[in-house]
Amino acid sequence: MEKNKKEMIYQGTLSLIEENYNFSQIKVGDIAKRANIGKGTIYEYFDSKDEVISQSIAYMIKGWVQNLENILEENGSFQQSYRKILRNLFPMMKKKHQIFMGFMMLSKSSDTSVDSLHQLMEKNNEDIQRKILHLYEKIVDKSLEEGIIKEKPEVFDWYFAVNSSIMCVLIYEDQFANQRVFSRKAAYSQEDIIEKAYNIFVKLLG
Amino acid sequence: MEKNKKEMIYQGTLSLIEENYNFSQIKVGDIAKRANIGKGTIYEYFDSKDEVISQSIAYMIKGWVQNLENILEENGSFQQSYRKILRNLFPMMKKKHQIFMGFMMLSKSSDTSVDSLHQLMEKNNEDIQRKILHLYEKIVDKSLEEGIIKEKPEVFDWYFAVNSSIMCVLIYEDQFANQRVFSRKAAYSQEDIIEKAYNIFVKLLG
Amino acid sequence: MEKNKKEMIYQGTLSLIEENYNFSQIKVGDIAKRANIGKGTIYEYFDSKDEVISQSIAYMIKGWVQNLENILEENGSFQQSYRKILRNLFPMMKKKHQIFMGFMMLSKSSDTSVDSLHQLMEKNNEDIQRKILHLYEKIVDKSLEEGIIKEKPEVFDWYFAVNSSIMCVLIYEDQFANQRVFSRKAAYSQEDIIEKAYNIFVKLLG
Amino acid sequence: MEKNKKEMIYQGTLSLIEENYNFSQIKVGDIAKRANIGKGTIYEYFDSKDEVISQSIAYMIKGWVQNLENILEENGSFQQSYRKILRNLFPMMKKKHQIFMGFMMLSKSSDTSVDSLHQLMEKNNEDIQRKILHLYEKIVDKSLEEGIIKEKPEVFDWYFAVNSSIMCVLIYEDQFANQRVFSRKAAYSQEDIIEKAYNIFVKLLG
DNA sequence: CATGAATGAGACTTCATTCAT
DNA sequence: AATGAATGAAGTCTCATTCAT
Repeated sequence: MEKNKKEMIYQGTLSLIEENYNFSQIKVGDIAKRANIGKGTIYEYFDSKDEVISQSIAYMIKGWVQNLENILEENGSFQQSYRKILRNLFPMMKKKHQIFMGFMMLSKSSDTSVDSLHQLMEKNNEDIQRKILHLYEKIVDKSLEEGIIKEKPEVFDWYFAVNSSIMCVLIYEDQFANQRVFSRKAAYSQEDIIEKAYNIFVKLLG
Repeated sequence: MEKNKKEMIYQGTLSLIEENYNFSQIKVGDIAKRANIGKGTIYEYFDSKDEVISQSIAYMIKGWVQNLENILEENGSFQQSYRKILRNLFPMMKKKHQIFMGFMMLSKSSDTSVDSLHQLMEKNNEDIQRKILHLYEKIVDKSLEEGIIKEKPEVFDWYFAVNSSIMCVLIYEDQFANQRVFSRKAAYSQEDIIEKAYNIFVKLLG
Repeated sequence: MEKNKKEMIYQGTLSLIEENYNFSQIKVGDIAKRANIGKGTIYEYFDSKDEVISQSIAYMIKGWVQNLENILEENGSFQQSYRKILRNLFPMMKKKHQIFMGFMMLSKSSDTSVDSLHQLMEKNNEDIQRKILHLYEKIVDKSLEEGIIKEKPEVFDWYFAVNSSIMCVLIYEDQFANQRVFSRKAAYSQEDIIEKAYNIFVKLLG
Repeated sequence: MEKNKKEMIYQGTLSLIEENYNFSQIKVGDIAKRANIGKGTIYEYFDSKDEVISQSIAYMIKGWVQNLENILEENGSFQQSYRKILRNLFPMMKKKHQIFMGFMMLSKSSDTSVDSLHQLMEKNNEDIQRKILHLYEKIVDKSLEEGIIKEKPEVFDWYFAVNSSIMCVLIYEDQFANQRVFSRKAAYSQEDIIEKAYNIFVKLLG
């Protein structure tokens, strides 16, 4: 039952985050309402509002990363797997691109304005970022096994290559798909971008 | 005199941001203290705290971008100019890497938790991001003139290439120089990284 | 319990008003202190300070008017009832003569300087003023039943007659009993004034 | 010149009051703007904002009362003069009925929410109220001279009679002409009301 | 004399957290 | 275990007043 309540609180918090509430706008009362529980109950499971938020985000990200790792475990060639991973980035972007981009770049938490949230995230961040690094390494290793790349370079280099490849998708979504600065949407289909991103990986490591 | 006061407020705000205060932690009173003026004076020049912060950040970023553009105007080959630009990223990173990375990626504002700050930044963001795009294009054009790259590709492609190259420096600084996730600092000197970053630009566009 | 807290807030507010605090002088903190509750609690029951004040006044006036109407329902002749009503005006005047006079004259709220208080009072005013008009009509109707007056005139005329009669008491109290402008207190007993006021009613309508 | 500036300040303040700004809403800056002078200049002529407002109101009321007294000095019968006085109440009501009614009733200042305004008004009030009493007495004396009334009663009685007569006009304007509580405007012309008011004077003193 | 930029005391209001039920 | 009424610390912003020019 305890696990159930925590889960409900996570869901409530994430539903607010996904609706683009900024962290400091989120009230404990809102979370309680979303989770269909009393405000006081939250404090039975978390020490503070900041704990709730930082752990909720960690919960979300870990789910995402796990998702992507599962894809690698499935049968199929590297090319298929990696393309599927890239394809799966799109729906994640929709949910909360800033947080997502921030984490995928292993950036310090992308939004750290809430008072002590910053420090709390630091701890969670390390854990999350290690998981992401692990995912990246698995990607690289699989491509090695299949001979897509010849040789495993230094950690920084392979990390940077995967990161750039993924950034290709994220940046396109963030900038072009939303027609933000660039005056008109570059006419690429989703599969075009995945193609580009895949090629960048190969170009940088091949 | 008015310009002077605004300037003082900017400096005060930025000094707080540079000390890693999170935006929502910054109090109007703190800014006033740093600027050596009365609290009320701030409201003579800005409509709200959020205005102060968002405009201060815009002021900082515009200064940075201007700085980098000036380097391009100086005499010297593309290689010299671009390496100098990359070299200049290091001190900027020191100041406030999250904000800086966020903007250089043209990401939506990297930290938008403060209530209406989000909306205020949106307007400033567009302006800033246009400036950054302009800088990137200038870089690409100069490399074209000198024949470093043969042909100017689509906007997304050249934007992505410059961005990746710059990210190389930023990520190294953010992750490795601070020994964050990667257990030990990859043994690269600053000039090594600049070399890497330069090569990425050439590799992706050459 | 909720009713209880609101009641406490009303009492606290009215105790301040009765001590001749002007509305804009009253601080939320003062009200809380008087009501023996926390400042924040007030905002659980009211939306703003102005709401507190305007509703407190409405609460007070409605109580007064109800009081007077109850007197009419009691057994006894018109003369007895009406004199009792007039007699009951004295203690009310003591409490807050300006507010009381203002309302009994159906004047727009007598003190409306507090920012949005004005608008809030307008709504309450209409309700209160309707109640007062109702009281006045009941007075007139009872005097008709007993043949004290022969005929019910136009609404303005009977309204004005009752108003004048009541004003007689109020003005005496306001001016003479407090020796304000008139250099020495006119030597009338309370019962003398009631006699005068009663006669004015008869003179104007009889 | 000094007189001129004070005059300008009065005019500025009154223009704000006439536009139904509540006293506590009026800012010193607004007054300065209306008077076309600097904010600081106001403090050359008045000690505080409250002084400005209370003296401005006193200035307005004294003007009104003087006006009415002048009418009595003109040639013509009592009936003509008094009706003219009553007729002149209408435009005054338009300007600021609450203040006007308050003063004509010799009520303590009708709006006393501004902090120390209350005490300041007290001093001015006495002066104004003495002037009003003087006006009332002149009215009564003129009616005596012409034999409209036979005998001068006690001060309270003649004061109350004139007051009621004037109230007749004011209340009609305040309530009926603005269709406030009374559902439809009683169908009286302005001259009808003046007739009523005149008759009340005669009825109560004749 | 006149000004208006600068000031800072002080008020309202919010909201995370507590705790009696 | 669960609640939500109560709390009060703390922050933003206003505006009367001052004073250097």
